[in-house]
Amino acid sequence: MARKRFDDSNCSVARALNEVGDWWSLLIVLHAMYGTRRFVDFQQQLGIAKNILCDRLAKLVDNEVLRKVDVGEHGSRFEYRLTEKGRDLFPVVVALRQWGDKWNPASDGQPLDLRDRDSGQPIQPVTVQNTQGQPLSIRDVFVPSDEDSTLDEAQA
Amino acid sequence: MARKRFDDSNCSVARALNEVGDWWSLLIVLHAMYGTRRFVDFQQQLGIAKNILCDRLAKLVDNEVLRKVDVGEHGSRFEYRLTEKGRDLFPVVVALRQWGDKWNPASDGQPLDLRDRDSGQPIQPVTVQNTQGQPLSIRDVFVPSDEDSTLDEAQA
DNA sequence: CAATCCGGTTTCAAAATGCAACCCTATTCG
DNA sequence: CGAATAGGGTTGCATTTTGAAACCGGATTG
Repeated sequence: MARKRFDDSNCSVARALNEVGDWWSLLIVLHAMYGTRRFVDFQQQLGIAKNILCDRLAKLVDNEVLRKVDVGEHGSRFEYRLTEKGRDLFPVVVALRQWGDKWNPASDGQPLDLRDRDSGQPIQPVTVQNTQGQPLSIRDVFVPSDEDSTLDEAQA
Repeated sequence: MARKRFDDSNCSVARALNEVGDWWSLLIVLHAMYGTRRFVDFQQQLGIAKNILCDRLAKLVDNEVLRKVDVGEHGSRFEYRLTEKGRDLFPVVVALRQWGDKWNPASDGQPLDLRDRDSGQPIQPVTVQNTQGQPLSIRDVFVPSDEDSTLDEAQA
């Protein structure tokens, strides 16, 4: 049977995963953030099949994560550019990348080194924070009102 | 052909997606963060097929995102609990949830309301920050070393 | 005017998914 | 005691998705 869809789920994580939750979409967004814009460049950098890339790009355009721009320079050439919605995935991608670097470091790899353009200093780990800017773990938060959904549990 | 795997990719986002990048795994982690621990509860809350749930739980255990605990209370009963690695996905899940709330709000929906247990105040939006704690957009950062300031390398 | 690039679409075999049915153990109910 | 039920799976099978490679058609280069 078909993969389940979550378009109408009342869970926003499910709805988000419906748009960027498959194997390729978030990698496409990542590469778009790294500057890739052309079909062939996505294809070569990701090693993705062309039909799948077509499908994913179309869905990302449908979902307004990317914009397809006809750069009519010479013939039918297009660029896929991030929209504001797509750019807004930046914290998600960075958080995921930092998680990957921390828990599955590349054998030969250097971790992500993103730097603040102004100061030249590395960025900080992405965290959930309270109003004072203090990092919060899952045990430090709760969901109001709904009696039991206390996001703690899961002891070591 | 088989879905591509990224175990050995030099991109940590790809490696991360290899572990939690399919349709169900991150939702399982999310529900684990909300306190779900039992097979039947995951199954009912997610509406996932039992064989798929079995497979995903096993993979998450293999990848040390979850731990399978025999709570021998009465018969063979198990609990799947988040490990520290799993709990460390908290910023990813919250960032994704905030993105979903912002760009695909539920028709009837209230957005995520997570609160600091100490202060009772809502948490802040998850952002990428510089050392001063100032939020950075994708345009405010660069990757050092590789000449081009527009973040281009790190292919999957 | 042939070769190449770009951006696709088509074809087809090999997974992955979903549903239902079945299994085994243990507990509860009548 | 026997039957029904719950938890945690496994197995079979039909439907989708995926991936690789072939093909396509316009534009540009050589």
